[in-house]
Amino acid sequence: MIKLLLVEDDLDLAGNIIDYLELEDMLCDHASNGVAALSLMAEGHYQAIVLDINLPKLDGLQVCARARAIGNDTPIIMLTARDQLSDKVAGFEQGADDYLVKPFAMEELVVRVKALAKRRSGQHTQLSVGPLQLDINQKTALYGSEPLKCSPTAMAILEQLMRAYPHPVNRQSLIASVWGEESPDSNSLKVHMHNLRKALDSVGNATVSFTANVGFQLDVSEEK
Amino acid sequence: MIKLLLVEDDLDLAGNIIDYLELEDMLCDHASNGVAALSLMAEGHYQAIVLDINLPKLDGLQVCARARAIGNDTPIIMLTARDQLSDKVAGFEQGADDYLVKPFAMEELVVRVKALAKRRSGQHTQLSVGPLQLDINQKTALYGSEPLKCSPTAMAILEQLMRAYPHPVNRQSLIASVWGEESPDSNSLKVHMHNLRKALDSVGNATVSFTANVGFQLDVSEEK
DNA sequence: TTTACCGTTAACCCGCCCTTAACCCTGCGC
DNA sequence: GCGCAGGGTTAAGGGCGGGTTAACGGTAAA
Repeated sequence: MIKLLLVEDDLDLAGNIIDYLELEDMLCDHASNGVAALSLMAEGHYQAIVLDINLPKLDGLQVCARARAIGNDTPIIMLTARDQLSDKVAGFEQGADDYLVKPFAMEELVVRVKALAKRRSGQHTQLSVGPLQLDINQKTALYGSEPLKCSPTAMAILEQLMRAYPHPVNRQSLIASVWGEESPDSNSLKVHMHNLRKALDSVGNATVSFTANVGFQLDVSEEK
Repeated sequence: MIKLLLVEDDLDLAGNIIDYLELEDMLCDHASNGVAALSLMAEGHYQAIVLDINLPKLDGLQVCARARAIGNDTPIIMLTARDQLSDKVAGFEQGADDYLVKPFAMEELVVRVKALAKRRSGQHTQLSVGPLQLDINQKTALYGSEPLKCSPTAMAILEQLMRAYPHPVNRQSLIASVWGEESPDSNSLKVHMHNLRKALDSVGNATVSFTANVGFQLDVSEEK
């Protein structure tokens, strides 16, 4: 769920944008002037900001500059009716990340917002297989809504299994992708695999099966 | 968001001023006599004070003098119906920063308040996360209305955590943004983090949690 | 000069996690 | 039936790193 701030003084347009973005599953706060925008930015933590340049009280360029000055580096998309190069330059100089000229297609706004929000949050770091979900950035795994308690190594193994799903991963490449060149001398994989299985057992019915001469494979039973 | 104190015994006028200032996105506390004004000044941390001279109990000049005497240097704008040079002089002698003669245009009050608040605090440097508030210029932190007693370094750490909220901050970038290039050789972060946590504990239920391989994260419980 | 505060450092505790080793169990070939 | 190979299981050891505390030195205010 992307959470963003729309700063737009044209209430009709703002309403349209909000409606559209909500269809795209984005949560949208709204400010209609620059001052309000700044205080919302200080409070809410947005993944992106859509900022009109023509605003009462404090125009978009100033808002942008002010935000950057106090260390807020949330991605900002500027909106304006003017298609002047100098405007674009000014916008980017104040620290904007993107620029959109009115009138624009809603689809384009959506695409750009998603691109920016994604870039900021470290791009697509969610893996999911059935009810299993893994966030690589936060190093957290979920089974449904239940957190999966397991060590970093176990999670690395799980990541490989989920990437390969539904195919098996052979032992060699599993070791290679978890440990790199330096694989431990002994039977670490066995132990970590055991821990991972215990963790999976305790939280739901996902298992790791082994087939000789083939490798390990993630199994997620169909019924929840 | 500018937070200021209005001291005015004429309730009609006070209401008008408050309404107008709120449109300008300023938060406005109100006192109708000098004694109340002084106790509010001692508690809340205002960025400016609008102070009528004619007040019951303690007149504006006395309030101003008293405030300065106890070391409060919040910018003060005096309001009065009299347009006498001697009054102005007296006001400035007591430590006022500006002077406005009734009747005045609301716009003028707004401009002057903003100018003073800005001069004093540099510019908008408020961070807030839930009940936590941090003024970077004044180097003060509040939990609700309770001041958070902590050292400059602890506050710098808190600032980073609040900027990142609700995301975690990894150890490296935390050290980098607090100390810059020259990080201390030893475990200063641990100690400062400890102090920050103690300070947060003593004042409300905000905590800093740590997750291995991820980093530190500010937690603010939902209920106030 | 004294006091208080602050940042740094060091020493120690403790928990988590990786590794290792020892042992169990199963399947397969001799 | 026996031995071996290889995965499965369990427990012990040790290291890394955060948490806690106290002491030291410097600096600014009283």
